[in-house]
Amino acid sequence: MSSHRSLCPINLALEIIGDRWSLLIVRDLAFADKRHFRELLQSEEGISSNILAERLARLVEAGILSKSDDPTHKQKAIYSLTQMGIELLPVLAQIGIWGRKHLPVTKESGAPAAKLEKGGPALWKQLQAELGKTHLPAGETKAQSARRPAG
Amino acid sequence: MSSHRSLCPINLALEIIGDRWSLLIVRDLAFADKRHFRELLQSEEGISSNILAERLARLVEAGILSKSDDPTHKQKAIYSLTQMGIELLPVLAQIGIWGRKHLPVTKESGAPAAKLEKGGPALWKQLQAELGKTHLPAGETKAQSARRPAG
DNA sequence: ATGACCGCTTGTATATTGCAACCAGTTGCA
DNA sequence: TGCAACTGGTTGCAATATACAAGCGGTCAT
Repeated sequence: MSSHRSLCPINLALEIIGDRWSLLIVRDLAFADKRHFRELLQSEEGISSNILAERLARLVEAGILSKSDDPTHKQKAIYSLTQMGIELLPVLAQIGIWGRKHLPVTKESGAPAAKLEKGGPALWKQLQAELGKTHLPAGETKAQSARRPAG
Repeated sequence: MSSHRSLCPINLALEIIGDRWSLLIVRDLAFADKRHFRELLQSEEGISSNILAERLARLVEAGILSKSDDPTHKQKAIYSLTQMGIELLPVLAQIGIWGRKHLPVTKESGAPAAKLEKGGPALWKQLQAELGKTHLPAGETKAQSARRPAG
């Protein structure tokens, strides 16, 4: 996918995460603490294994996730959010807030989104910092924001 | 679309806007002031007419857009954002901010997103208020909307 | 050694998308 | 009146993506 439909940042983002599964995978990594293939396969929405495999590969290639070996099991892979992935949290939050407000969400299913709305950006940053600790290689913090206004 | 994969607000939202075109249509309505089919067809990304037609119908049915007659032309339809659609602006903003930061955006193509980031939620609310004036039926504000007083 | 578990892959059927051509009605202009 | 340009879409077809179920070689604890 090296040719883009346009260079609009919204379009470029949608070319990666513009489907019905990618953000749910990020959600499960960020909020449900799922790190293994078989865990992610148990998503509430019932993703198929081939779709999950393809999306994980895509998200890794895009730089949103990273894949590493689990030292306790030679066949297990650990999927982690990268800094780029962690920074999708405000996107997830706004989508959740919008969905809770306008779509047929039950009280329980909307509770996490309600929390995100009440806490606001301050809470999001706090959550991002925690995700950094559990997902990023030791030593890397969210401080290193490398801008890339390339052309 | 009456059966949902889950009641998670993020999932419910993605069932509607989780594709590569829907949010671009909302973007063009919100930022490029495109209101007619043929205008939207000229999107920078080159959407096909059948896809555009299907998405417009879907977004109208979902309550994100509304469709009305253009008094100046019997065949023209005017597409407008509803309050629900206007409230997608923070979602668009966060996606744009994320895309500008992490994807190969040029300085020009990233300028609107940069503005949205710099202005922050205060700017978004201001933009939403302006969209309300041009897209919502007269009298309806961003607060709870009742039916128009009289015709 | 054996059965559960690991991240996938492989069919196969169906749904979605992309592309180009086309349509009937409307409008402005001559 | 005639006609070209324009209106919001449809239609047919090929390519691609998705869903579902089954299976695969290897690993691990017992």
